[in-house]
Amino acid sequence: MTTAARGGQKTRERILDAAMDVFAEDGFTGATISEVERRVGLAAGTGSLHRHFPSKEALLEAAVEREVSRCRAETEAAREELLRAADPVERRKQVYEQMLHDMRRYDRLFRLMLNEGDRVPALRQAIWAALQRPVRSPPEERDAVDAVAMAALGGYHLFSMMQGRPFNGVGEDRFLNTLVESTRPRRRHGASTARP
Amino acid sequence: MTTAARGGQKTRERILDAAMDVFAEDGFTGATISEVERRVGLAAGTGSLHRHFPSKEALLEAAVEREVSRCRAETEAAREELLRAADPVERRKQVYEQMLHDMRRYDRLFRLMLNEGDRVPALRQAIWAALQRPVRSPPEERDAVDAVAMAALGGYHLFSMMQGRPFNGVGEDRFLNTLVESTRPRRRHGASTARP
DNA sequence: GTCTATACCAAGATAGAC
DNA sequence: GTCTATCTTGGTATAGAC
Repeated sequence: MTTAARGGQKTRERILDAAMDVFAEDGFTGATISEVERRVGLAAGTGSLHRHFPSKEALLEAAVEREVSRCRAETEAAREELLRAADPVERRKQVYEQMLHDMRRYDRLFRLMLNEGDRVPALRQAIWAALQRPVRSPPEERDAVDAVAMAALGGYHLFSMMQGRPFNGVGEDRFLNTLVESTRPRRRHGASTARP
Repeated sequence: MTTAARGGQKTRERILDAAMDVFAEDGFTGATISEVERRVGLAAGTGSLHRHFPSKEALLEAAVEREVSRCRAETEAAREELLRAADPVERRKQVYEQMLHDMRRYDRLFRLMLNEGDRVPALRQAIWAALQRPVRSPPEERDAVDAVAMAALGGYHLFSMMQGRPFNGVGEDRFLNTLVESTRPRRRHGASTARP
């Protein structure tokens, strides 16, 4: 059992974690290997990191791949729980809540997808698959309503991050309740229905 | 009238425009002055740009300031138009439409605010002020609904950019109609009202 | 107002000692 | 696995010729 088996993997993991942070903060071009080394505790400027990853591109790829795997596994696990809720309204709220928490938990992936989506082609597809809504309440023409809900959750997450507090002072629970209420099916009414 | 009065301003404007692109694409740390020079048609690597702006920070500041001024002027001009629409539902749709178009038109500011908001403190405040909803339909407790609408518009814009097509295939008009319909006040119903 | 030349520095990456 | 040393490249910035 070499030293690689002891601390080696551990350092690798710490590198990947720090790399996700730096890439998410500064983007690919803005991120520097030296900064990653610094955060991990390695001497910056030396090629210490290159013993683990041959290049900056390889580092990004590995960091993203690990994070996507985590994300996918976690969301799929939570998915089974969600399907148990019988009441459709309650279930929708739980689904929205779950999506919002996923976005928060995997904010680094989220931002990377936003800013570096072109650089890592597999990234977008993977994250969309992971974040995709697990259930569509009625299997009808609710796709526009679903889009509104998902967009609202994404916007709420990002805007809250930007403001450094719940977006416009509207807390998570109230936001979710309002969203659930807004996207609840309703009887037809006047001229303006959803589909023109 | 020196040469500065002829082509000088013009070059300056082109620099600011290219700078907005580069900053929005690569972030502040990732952006390079050389790249801006390249796009403007100046020799890259030489300090040609420094005759116009003393430093990278100054360049960012100037570019942002000009763009924010434009944004503010334009949105305020459109605001007066919006208030004319009498029908509250129609007016809300127009307001949403306007906000979505503002986000698109000033996407570079939008992304900069998203990623570099900490670096330019005045940036966030200025953009929020410009994008802020000009009318709140009933002056009551609709702030949660407003937050949902604004978040939905922001999310729709960003997600559409990410997917490179209307988000999840839902076109702008259908999205707006659905959003207007969703955020239309409705009579109280069962247990789950907006405010817990 | 733009270029050449240049100083200075930081980054990505490699080779090799420990 | 980590460090020292080193190479190469490219960026920020300044001084000065045209």
